[in-house]
Amino acid sequence: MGRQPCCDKVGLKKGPWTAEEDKKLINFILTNGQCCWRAVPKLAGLLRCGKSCRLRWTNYLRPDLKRGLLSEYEEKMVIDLHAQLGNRWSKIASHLPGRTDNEIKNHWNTHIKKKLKKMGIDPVTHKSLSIATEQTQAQPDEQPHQPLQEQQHQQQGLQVEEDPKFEAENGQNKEAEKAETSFDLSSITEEAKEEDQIMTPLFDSIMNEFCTDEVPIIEASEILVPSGATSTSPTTTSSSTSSSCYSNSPNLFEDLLLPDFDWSDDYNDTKIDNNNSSVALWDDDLIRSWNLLLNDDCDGDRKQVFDTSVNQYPRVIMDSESWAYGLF
DNA sequence: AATCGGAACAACCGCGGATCT
DNA sequence: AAGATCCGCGGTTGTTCCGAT
Repeated sequence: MGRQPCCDKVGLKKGPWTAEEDKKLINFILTNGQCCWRAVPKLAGLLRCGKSCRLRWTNYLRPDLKRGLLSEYEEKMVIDLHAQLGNRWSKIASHLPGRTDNEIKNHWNTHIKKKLKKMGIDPVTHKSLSIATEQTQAQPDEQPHQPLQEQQHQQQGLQVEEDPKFEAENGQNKEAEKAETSFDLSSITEEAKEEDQIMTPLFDSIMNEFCTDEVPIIEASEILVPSGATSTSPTTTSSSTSSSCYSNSPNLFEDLLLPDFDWSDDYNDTKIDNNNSSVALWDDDLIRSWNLLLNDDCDGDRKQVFDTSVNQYPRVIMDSESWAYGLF
C-alpha cells in the first residue's frame, strides 16, 4: 500500500553540504531536471535523504536565486506582505523572485524584527508597540499573530482570502487568490513603480525612515543588473559567508544548458518583464570569461567582473569551490 | 593573539495537506 | 475508502563568522 518510503534513514549524512555533494546534486538535476526527490539521492549518488536534497536545491543551489542582502524595496515588500499574510513565508517569497522562504524568514528574524522594534512597531501585529501592548492586555487570549489584513477584514465582517475554509466555500475566491498570488513583482524597476500602490498606509508613513543605515543597501539595479549596464561599481557583494555562494547568476543554467530544464514561469516572466534585460544566449566570449573567473579564483574568494566586455552582461560572482565542477 | 558573545544563516525537524497504491 | 508516503511549510537548532574586549 502507498508509496515507497522516501529513504531509509540509516547511514544518511546530515549537516552542512560539501562542495562535492553540491556538485553531484547540481549535475544530476541539470541532467535529469527536478523529478521525484525520493529518487534523487540514490540516482545522484548522495548519502542524503530526498528532503535534504530538495532543501539544498531550493534554498541554495537553484540558479535563479538572488544572493546577498535584501534590497530596501524587498524589505519593504516583506514587511508589507507580512502584515497581510503573517508568517506565510512561502507566500511572501512567491512575491519576491529569486528569494526563498527560508531566506526571507531568516532575514525577518535577524534584521527586520529588530528594526521594527527599534521604530516602535510591533513586528507581530505591525502596529505601534504601545497600541499592541494595550490590545494584548485587553485581549490576552487573542491569537499572538493575526495578520493586519485579517484583522481589518474581521473588523469589516469579512474573511481573509487566504483562509482555506473560506476558499472552499467560495470558489470564485480562487480567482482573487490567484490574482493576489500572481502579483508578480517581476522586476525591481517595475516593483518600484508600484511601490506606492502596494504599501499599506502604516508603512507608507514610516518607510521614509526605514532602512537607511545599519545595513548596506543593495540598489535595485545591482540586483537585476540590466544587460546594457556597464557599471563598474565594485560595490556588489555577497553577504553570505558560506562556501557555496553565487550571486546574480539567475539564468546561468538555463542559458547554457538543458532546454528541457524545468524553469518556473515566474522566472521566465521575470526575464521578459525585465525589458529584455537578460541575455538570451551566452556567447563564447562570455563563457570564456566565466571560465577565467572560475580558474582565477583559486583561493575561494569571490571575484568581481570588471572587464568591460564582461560587463556588458549581468555580473556574476561565483567561487570556484562550488562552480568549477566542469559544468561549462 | 586569544577569548568571548552576539549575529547571521544554513540545515534539520515535525507537522499537515496532497497524492498515490 | 483507507492507509502509506510524498512534499512543502514554518519553527527551531547548530555552526560559522565577526567584532569587542
